[in-house]
Amino acid sequence: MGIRARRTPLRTVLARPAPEAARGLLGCLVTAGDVTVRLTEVEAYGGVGADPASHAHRGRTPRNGIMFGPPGYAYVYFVFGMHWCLNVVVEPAGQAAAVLVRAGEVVDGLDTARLRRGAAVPTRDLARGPARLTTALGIDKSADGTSLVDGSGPLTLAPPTAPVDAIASGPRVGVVGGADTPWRFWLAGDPTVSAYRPHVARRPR
DNA sequence: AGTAGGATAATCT
DNA sequence: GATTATCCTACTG
Repeated sequence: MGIRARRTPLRTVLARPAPEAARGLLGCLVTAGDVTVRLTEVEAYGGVGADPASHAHRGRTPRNGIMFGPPGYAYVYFVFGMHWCLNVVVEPAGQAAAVLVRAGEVVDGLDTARLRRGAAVPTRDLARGPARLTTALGIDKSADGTSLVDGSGPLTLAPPTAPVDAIASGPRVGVVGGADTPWRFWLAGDPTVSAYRPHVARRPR
């Protein structure tokens, strides 16, 4: 037997339609400094006018501009006044699509990840959630717009080191529009996949 | 175990 | 001024 390497180059996978690119990202490794995370949960987001849940749905803005460029770049945004989320830009340049990285397993740099997340945090929870993952990796605004595939930025994306088994899918977390689109993908049975929480509308105060 | 509410600020209308 | 691709704490059972 032996490990079968991915036959398709990563860049080719990322250029595919968002849901396919999302599947291809599962099992991939993201490295920042001495911390490496194996991706176990992602969500696909489509382009202008195609996906009401996407930041690009209403067109280009200063924030989402990177989504309109070539695949393999990081789209990092700040949400809820305190959290950073990491996306990988996918589909060819001109098509504004991205894949939100929602969770992963810390496979290297456990000590650093625990320092950032807190000593009391269980190992499986270190990167179990979009903002938890960016915290574990030390990702913030400085990673926005950098390449994950050419070695020029703080982040590095690498293909899976082992075959990826069963992939499950379902509705995305925390979105209002497009709530019925099953564009959330995760490794079936993996303990580091985040708990699904349906969106709850909050009333004005 | 499950859920409700608050924190907190960039972004866009 | 409203909204938000979340997380943590506190509370109920």
